[in-house]
Amino acid sequence: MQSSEVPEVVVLRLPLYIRALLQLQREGVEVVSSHQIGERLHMTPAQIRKDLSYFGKFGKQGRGYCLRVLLDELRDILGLTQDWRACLVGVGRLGRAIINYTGFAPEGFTIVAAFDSSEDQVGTSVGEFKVRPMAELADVVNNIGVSIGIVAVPSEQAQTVINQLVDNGIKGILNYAPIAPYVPEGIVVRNIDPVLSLQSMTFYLKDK
Amino acid sequence: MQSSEVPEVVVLRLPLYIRALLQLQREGVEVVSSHQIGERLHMTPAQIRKDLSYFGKFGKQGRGYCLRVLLDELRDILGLTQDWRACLVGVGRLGRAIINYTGFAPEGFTIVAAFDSSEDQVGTSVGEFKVRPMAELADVVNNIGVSIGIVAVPSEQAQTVINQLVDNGIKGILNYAPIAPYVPEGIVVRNIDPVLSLQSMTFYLKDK
DNA sequence: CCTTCCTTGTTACACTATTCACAATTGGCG
DNA sequence: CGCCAATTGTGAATAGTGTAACAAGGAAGG
Repeated sequence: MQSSEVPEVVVLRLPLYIRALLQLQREGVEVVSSHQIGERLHMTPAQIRKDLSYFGKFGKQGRGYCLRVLLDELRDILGLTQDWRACLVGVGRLGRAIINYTGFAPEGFTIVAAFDSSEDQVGTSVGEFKVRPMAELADVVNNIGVSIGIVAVPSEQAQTVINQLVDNGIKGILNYAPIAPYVPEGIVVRNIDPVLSLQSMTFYLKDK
Repeated sequence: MQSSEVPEVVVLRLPLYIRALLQLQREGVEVVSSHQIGERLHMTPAQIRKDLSYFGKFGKQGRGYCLRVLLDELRDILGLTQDWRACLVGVGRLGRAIINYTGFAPEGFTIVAAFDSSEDQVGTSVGEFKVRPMAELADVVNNIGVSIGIVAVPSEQAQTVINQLVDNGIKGILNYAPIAPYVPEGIVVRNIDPVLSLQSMTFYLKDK
């Protein structure tokens, strides 16, 4: 269970396994094989077993995995047994869409505050939130206990905002701005960037 | 320039190089070294040179790359010298946000039609679009020439929608639904899934 | 023109990741 | 109770990626 010993690619795949298991659970499956999981995710059974083997032995030979147990183990490994609080920075069009996005809450991620660096936005209401000035970031992080920052500001401001978040104790950044952010060791960044996805897609589409 | 010979990881990085070059261009740089690019993207110069070497020789020893030339080459390699038309399927909250997203157009990606499989949505207006029924997909693909489908429907419908898109000649899928889609050989899929990103992030945040 | 300093393109190497293959078990069934 | 079919966990083999190092070439300045 030591982060440093488990390859990051493996960690990136664990949430997929959870997804597949939830799907199978809804279908009434109780015992599941690596083959079944692999089918759902279009991966080889060997890879799934190998990935799981980094964390322990969860299955029974000849039988497979007890779905319920494996699911709980995976959630535990990923730290998904607790709820995670996040704050949003940037309440423009994208930020508003993120606040209204209903996909986070069911998975245990809650947005608890919204910030913006522009004077015009501060004080306005977005959803159930009153938009706060960046100056209140420290308060919120310390009093409410927020560990994740969601960045939805224009690219020119993104690095500055990320620095502020990190300086105030935020440990994880979900970045929607089209930049390659710099963060100090120990801070985790995930970038969401559909344009990048499209730009690499066209390489394969072009001469057809 | 053969897709099959170039590793996908390399293709995935090319758009990052374009980004960095654009940034440097705005700062007035005309000649650029792999070291400079690497600095922006937090990558080693060696990796950048190696990646570029899959496609040709674009630099001058002792000097670096002519920014303008390299940028054009990269755009050409990725097929970004043409405009790409996409259609959106699913005009719920997420779909509406995608339609209003201003980040696609400047990069040459245009949404030209919006579809929805639910009767209630068809015929309503979203932005400048009249929402169409799925039945009109073939028409639009053939007449307007759309090669990319953006999927923003609930996860239960996503695979069905993707099948329909593929059957009607769509070659690339930008999928926002939280599933692992199946597509036939030759179809390119990119998934956008912030929840997955968060779920793998917490592995590193948990015991702190 | 020569020297010095850069920087590329590339080859060789080290490291990482995936797949394969199989021994060890397990459950079910006759 | 013993056999058969299934499936895990894993060590070894293969494939893929990233890094380092350097020869070759160019620019700049005296």
